[in-house]
Amino acid sequence: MESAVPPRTPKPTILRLEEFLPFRLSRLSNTISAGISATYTHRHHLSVTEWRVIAIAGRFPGLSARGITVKGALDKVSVSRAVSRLVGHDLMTRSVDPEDRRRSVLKLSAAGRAIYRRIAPAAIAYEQRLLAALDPVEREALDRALDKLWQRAQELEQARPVAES
Amino acid sequence: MESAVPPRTPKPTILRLEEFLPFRLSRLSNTISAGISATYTHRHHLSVTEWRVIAIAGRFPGLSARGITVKGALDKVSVSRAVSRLVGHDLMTRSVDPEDRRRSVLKLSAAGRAIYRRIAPAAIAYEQRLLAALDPVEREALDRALDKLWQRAQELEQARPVAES
DNA sequence: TCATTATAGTTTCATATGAAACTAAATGCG
DNA sequence: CGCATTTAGTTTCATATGAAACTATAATGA
Repeated sequence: MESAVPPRTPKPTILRLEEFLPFRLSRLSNTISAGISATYTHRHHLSVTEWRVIAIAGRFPGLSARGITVKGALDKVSVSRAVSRLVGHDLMTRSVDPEDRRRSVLKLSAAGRAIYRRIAPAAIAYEQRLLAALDPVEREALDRALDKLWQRAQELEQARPVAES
Repeated sequence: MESAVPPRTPKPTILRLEEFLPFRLSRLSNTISAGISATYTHRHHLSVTEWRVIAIAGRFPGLSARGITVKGALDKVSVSRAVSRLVGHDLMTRSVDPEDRRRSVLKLSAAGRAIYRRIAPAAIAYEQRLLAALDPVEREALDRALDKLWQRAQELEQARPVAES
């Protein structure tokens, strides 16, 4: 009788970076972000975080800083700083929530809304030029795949032990 | 006769961030990167760039710093720094290319290869857990969509004017 | 061959980042 | 109520980042 267990060559486990999903996503995302930010970074002197804060505040006026942090999956420190700068440049207003005086109530000012109205279409146009590479079926498939991955990524994040010595 | 051109309400163009592809990609990519780096950041005191340099050098021994920069879509300054630290920690060797004395020849040391062999499987395992959220058809569709988007993103990058006053 | 230009890699410098500590307000609980 | 705990937001501080300047070598071309 032959050996019951075939001699299992230990897999070389070469990580083919160019096929590795996390790498491809990161590379794609960075390139896209750079492409979009090119449309506002210099024109309006906005950082990526500042632009995101504007986009969220434009869509959900009256949100607190924490609300923006959650909506945008942003860091609370960078949101705090972005809001301060935007308020300083009169692109946003910040008031204290009378219901809960720890919270701020954030809204775009008229100038902020003007910038939002100018940048948002450019961002959407960039997205459209990108998505033009896909037919409707492919878009739908991408959409669903990204949603599923996002859900799974969040689950894996939850599952991760706090400290792994 | 009615007006030939129907009164076109200017589209409100609200940017729905939660459906906006660049945002979703960035959020997903950041979460995934954080999940993977959790497996090596503290255990081996490696930054993300350092880990990427190891991954590339492990896969393509003898590459120059520029080669790593290109393969990894990384910044040359951060590659330079990552390589210096890795060489300093004896995880890499750096020698001068005799063919072109400007170039370095980079290879993992035995210790570097040991770390590579330990981390690469963990990274691949993470990717597998992520991809388990998709069935084979969905994976294939995602693959193709990401490739097409990557190609398009590069085209758009090319097309972008150098400076947009 | 010498002078110009291009390329690989490093250093400098000014800015960005985020963890941890902090302040202030709210909430929970004895 | 009164003390502990939680939460919103800011500040501090140490580190990360990348554009621009720089060094060294190679390639180009008069």
